[in-house]
Amino acid sequence: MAQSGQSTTGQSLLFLTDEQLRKGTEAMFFAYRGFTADPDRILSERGYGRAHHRAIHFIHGSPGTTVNNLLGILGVTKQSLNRVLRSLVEDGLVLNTVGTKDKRERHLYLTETGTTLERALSDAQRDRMRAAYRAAGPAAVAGFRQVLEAMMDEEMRHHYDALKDKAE
Amino acid sequence: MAQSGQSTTGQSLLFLTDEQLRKGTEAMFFAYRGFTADPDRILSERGYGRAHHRAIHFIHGSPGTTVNNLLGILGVTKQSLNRVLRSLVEDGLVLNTVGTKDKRERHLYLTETGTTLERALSDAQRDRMRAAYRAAGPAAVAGFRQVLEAMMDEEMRHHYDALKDKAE
DNA sequence: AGAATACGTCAGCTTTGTTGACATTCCAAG
DNA sequence: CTTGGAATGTCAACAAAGCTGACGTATTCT
Repeated sequence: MAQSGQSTTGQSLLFLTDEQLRKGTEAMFFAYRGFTADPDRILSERGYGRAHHRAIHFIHGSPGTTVNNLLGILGVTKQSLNRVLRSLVEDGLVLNTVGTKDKRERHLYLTETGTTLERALSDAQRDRMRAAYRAAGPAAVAGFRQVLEAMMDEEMRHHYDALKDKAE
Repeated sequence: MAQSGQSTTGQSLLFLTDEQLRKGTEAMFFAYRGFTADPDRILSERGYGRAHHRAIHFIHGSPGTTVNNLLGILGVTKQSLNRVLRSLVEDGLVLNTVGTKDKRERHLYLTETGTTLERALSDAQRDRMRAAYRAAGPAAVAGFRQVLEAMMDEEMRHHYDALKDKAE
C-alpha cells in the first residue's frame, strides 16, 4: 500500500518521501476544517467564535480551574482570554468566583446555560468524530491518536496528559 | 488497551464512550498547535502569517493554479486571499501571469525566493511530522491518515483527492 | 450586443490575537 | 509590621486576517 519500510521483526525503518509527508500535512489542514465546522455553525448563530468554544470546553473538563491554568492550556495571552471570558460571564454561561485560598485567583465554572451550550457543541463535534472513527475502524483510531500525541509540543503534551489522567 | 469493540471477522462495533471522543478532540487541538508552531516562528520573523503559508504551500503544490482554484481550496473570500497574495507579489515571492488560454485568469507561480521560503517552511513542518511518524510507526500512520480523511467535509475531500492524484 | 465569469480593489466591520499600563493580593525579607 | 516584589486579573489600544457589500475592468460565452 504505502511504501513505508517494514521488516520481519516489526522494527521498521520508515522511508518517508516528501510526497507522503506533504499529503500528511494537507490531510491535517483539510481535516481540521471539518473538525471545527460543525461547532462553528452553532457558535456563530449565537455570536460566539472558536475562542469561546475552547474556553467552554476546558472549563467543562476542569470545573473550578483558574484563569492562569486555562492560559497555560490554551496558549494565549491573559488579555485575549479575558475578553472571551468576560462576555461569557456577562451572558451568564460562566461563573467567576474569587479564590478561596488565594483571593487573587478566580475559579471558573459553567452555569446550567453554559453546560447546555457545551453539550450542544460537543455533541455536534462528536457526531463527526464518531462517524470518522467508525469509518476508519479501531486500529486506525489507535494509530490516529498515537501520531497526534507524537506531534504535540512537550508542554502541550503535559497539559494533554494531565487532562487525560484526571478523567480516568 | 482501548475498549473499542472488536470481533473475529474484523467487522467491529466500536463502542465509543464520551471520554474516548473527548480525548480525540483534545488530541486534535493540541496536535494542531504543534503542527503549526514551527512554520509560525519562521513566518513571524518575516512579517507573514499562517495565511501566507497556506497560499505559498498550495501554489507550490499546483504551480500555475488560478486565483479561483486557490479560493476553493483555502475556503476564504477573494478579498481575504487578495490581501495576502498582493503582499507576496510585492515582495517578489509569487509571480502573477495573465492566463494563456483564458486571459481573465491569472496563473500563480512561486519565484525562486518564494520557493526558498516554501522549502524552509515545509522542512520545519516535516521534521516534526517525520518525528511523529517514526515514533508512531507505519501502521499508526496509515490509521492516522484514514481517520483524517474520514473527518473531512465532502467538498474538502474532493480538493484533497485532486491534489493527491496529481502527485501520484 | 448583452449576460456571465474572473479578477482586483475600496470601505468598513468582527474575531481574536498582541503589548502596555494598572489595581489587587500574597508573601517574604528586613 | 511594613514594605517591596511577584503573581493574578482587568482595561485600553492596536494588528492580523477573516467577513460582507459595492464597484470597475477585461474577457468570454450565448
